Amino acid sequence: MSAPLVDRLRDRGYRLTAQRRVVAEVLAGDNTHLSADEVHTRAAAVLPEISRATVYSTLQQFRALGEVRELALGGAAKLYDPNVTPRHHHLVCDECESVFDVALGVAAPVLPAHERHGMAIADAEIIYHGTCATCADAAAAQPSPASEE
Amino acid sequence: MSAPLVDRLRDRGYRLTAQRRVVAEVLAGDNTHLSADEVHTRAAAVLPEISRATVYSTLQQFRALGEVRELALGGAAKLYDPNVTPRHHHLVCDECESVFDVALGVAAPVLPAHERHGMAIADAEIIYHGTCATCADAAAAQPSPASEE
DNA sequence: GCGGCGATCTGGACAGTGTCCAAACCTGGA
DNA sequence: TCCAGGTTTGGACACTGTCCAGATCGCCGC
Repeated sequence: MSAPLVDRLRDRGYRLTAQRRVVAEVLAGDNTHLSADEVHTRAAAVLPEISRATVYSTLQQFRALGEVRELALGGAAKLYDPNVTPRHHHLVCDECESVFDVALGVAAPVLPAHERHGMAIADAEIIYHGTCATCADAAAAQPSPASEE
Repeated sequence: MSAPLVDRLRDRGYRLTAQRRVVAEVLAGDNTHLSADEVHTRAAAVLPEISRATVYSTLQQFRALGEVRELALGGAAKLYDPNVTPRHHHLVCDECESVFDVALGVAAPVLPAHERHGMAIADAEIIYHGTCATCADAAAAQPSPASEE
């Protein structure tokens, strides 16, 4: 993957604007899970006049094109995950809300027909909740959660 | 389950206020998935002076007590699910955002240690996305999604 | 290189969700 | 009945996300 997203945009008839390029770079440059606000902040570091509305609409377009996945993992904001190629699930730390990918080809169990409520199932995602190593260490070092530095 | 939640509140030293009773009744009376705003609307039908802040804090308390589950299923608002006793997952219609329970004892696959990123896994939930029967029928009746009544 | 079409961006207003706080209130125990 | 202090209230606030009219600018044809 060299600089594919912008090329794919052109191929599909989308105009290649500075804003889209910057958002694509932000997503490509970091394989973590960014909120729309973080994408805007990082994009604005390169292109200061980029507006929030543009970032939102660009993210929606990328999502419609299948270039990013939108994740609702319980935090206030949705997260955008540029890692779409392999089917993967997520690990969420309930303490600090950090997110890790589960790269494995783990598949969710197939639902028997009588459990589907007449729905056509298109996709399934698994969210594992727990405590990350960092938070576990912090809890061990400070047994009383009431007093924090 | 006769009138257990309010009793359990007392047992744990919580005061039994009219507001908590009403919120408990709203949750117990309907086994669907309600947003905080819907809970407030229904509670206000019984106790008009109940405030939004109280509903939010009460829901947080119930959640801490394990009496309701908080669901982030992609919509703008979190949903509160009073159905906590059996371990269950959820079906979400991507069209109308309706939610169904998967009552079955389907369990998420256990993660191998090298996929856990050092985390201690406490829980896993599976969200199945798809199209419900109602929306599928509507789409079949009106093949062109551009024109809607 | 230039001009025009129309897709795209901007910036601000707006709606919805959820949190916070001080003062008033009310429950439960003495 | 009275009191302590846990709860509620109501409004202000922060944040997320959407919408819109007007300005801007990428792309294509000349």
